Amino acid sequence: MDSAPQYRPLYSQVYETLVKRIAAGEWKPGEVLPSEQALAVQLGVSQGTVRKALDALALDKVIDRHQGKGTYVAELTQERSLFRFFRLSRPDGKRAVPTSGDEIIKRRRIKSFEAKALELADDAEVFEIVRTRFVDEHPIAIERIVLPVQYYPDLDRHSPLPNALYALYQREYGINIVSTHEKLRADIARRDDTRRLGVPVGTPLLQIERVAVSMNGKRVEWRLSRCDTSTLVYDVTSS
Amino acid sequence: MDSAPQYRPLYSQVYETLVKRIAAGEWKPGEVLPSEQALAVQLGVSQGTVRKALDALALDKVIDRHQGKGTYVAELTQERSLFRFFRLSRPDGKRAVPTSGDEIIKRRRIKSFEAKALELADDAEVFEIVRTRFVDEHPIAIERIVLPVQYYPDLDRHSPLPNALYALYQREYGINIVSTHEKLRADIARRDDTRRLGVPVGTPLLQIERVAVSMNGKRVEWRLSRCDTSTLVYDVTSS
DNA sequence: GAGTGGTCTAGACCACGCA
DNA sequence: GCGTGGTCTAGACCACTCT
Repeated sequence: MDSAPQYRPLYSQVYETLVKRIAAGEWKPGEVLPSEQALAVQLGVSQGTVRKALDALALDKVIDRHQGKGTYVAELTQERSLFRFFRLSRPDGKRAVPTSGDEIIKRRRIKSFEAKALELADDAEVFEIVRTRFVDEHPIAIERIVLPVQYYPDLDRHSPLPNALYALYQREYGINIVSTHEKLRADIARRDDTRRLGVPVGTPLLQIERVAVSMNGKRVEWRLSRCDTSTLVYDVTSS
Repeated sequence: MDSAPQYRPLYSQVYETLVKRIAAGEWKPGEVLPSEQALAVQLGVSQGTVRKALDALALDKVIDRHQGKGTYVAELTQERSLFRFFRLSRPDGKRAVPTSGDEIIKRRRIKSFEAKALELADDAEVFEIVRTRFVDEHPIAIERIVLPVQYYPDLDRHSPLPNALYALYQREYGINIVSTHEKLRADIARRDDTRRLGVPVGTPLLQIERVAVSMNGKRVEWRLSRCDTSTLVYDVTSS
């Protein structure tokens, strides 16, 4: 007989309970959670068990812990985490902070490859955003972003969209991006690239296809970025 | 007055002690460490403190822990970690396993930009390895690897080098690569690329500049890879 | 069954932030 | 000085592996 996992540590059940309660809005981003001791009493487990769950949540960047102050629900609106998934930086390693412009938002039916990437039905509706990204006033990337209407109703009302979309998702739709999966390849600029990026046809571009996953495990964004890497590089640090 | 860190948790001192002893070869890759209890007695701390240090070491992939068996020094020779830092995969997500060929090893003086990247003196000696990388018999990347002679004496004696260099570093030189920092950009194939990769001049290539860091924090490898991403993509998953 | 790592508890004390 | 998270300890029991 095929068997189920069966055994679940207590702290991992606490973890899940807290994720659900945060996702449900019981504590909003930036708000402070009850103390370890209070949670322990409330949940009927020891403080050590709560601590282990909170440690795991902090590792997953769902919460921020500060000795002497308390435990806070992570907000993506903080400078350091705002562009957590923006990996383009200057060759010397200094972080580049992007701005946006020339935004176009359309509502249309999903394309089949997008539906596959987002694990959605073939007849879903999506918003498609196309915008140019700038660093130091120079255009460095074109982004095409696809967002399921079902997750982001009335998104077009927020146009022009803010620079940091993930903070918007969190604030307006309660969607917390916790991880991304990207596929990179090199390509060359075509005519539609050259208009927005101001580079000649044939310029090498770094193309990044990204799927973003929310706290509850759903794929909530697909985006394709085409970047001019003549002045910026894409940084990957891994261990 | 400017102050030093001052306070160091016990478990972090245990962590460092264990790293040093592993690096010194007291326990070799694949060997089992003493039990938590034994280490606790030996180091004069409680089992919980040893556990916290071991948990951190496991997170940093220095050791592998197996319930019921014991704690083992990580070996990079295991399939799953062998190509831990090789991120090219097929578009469907299946991992690609590379092979190597056409290797050339030279010994020369370090170039100044390499010395800067590796934090070495300008007059250091290095080995330069150039090789072609294949997936499914197709050439997909050119690698130029620079290794300081001081860390890898007589490296050329091991020619032809094995497919998985990091396992060689570990086995022959006691150097454990624990993290890498990479800078990616798009470029265009030049004549010397076309010969090894069999692509026409002008083909877009993904260029990856990597610095690898060993367990003791030293930069022990610099490499430049130029990859044909027409059939493979570079994968980045982050959270 | 013996031995290992994994979980859970309870309690003490420490470092930090803030009022 | 109080409350918070962070460290450290000691001990019990559980799940897993191997003999």
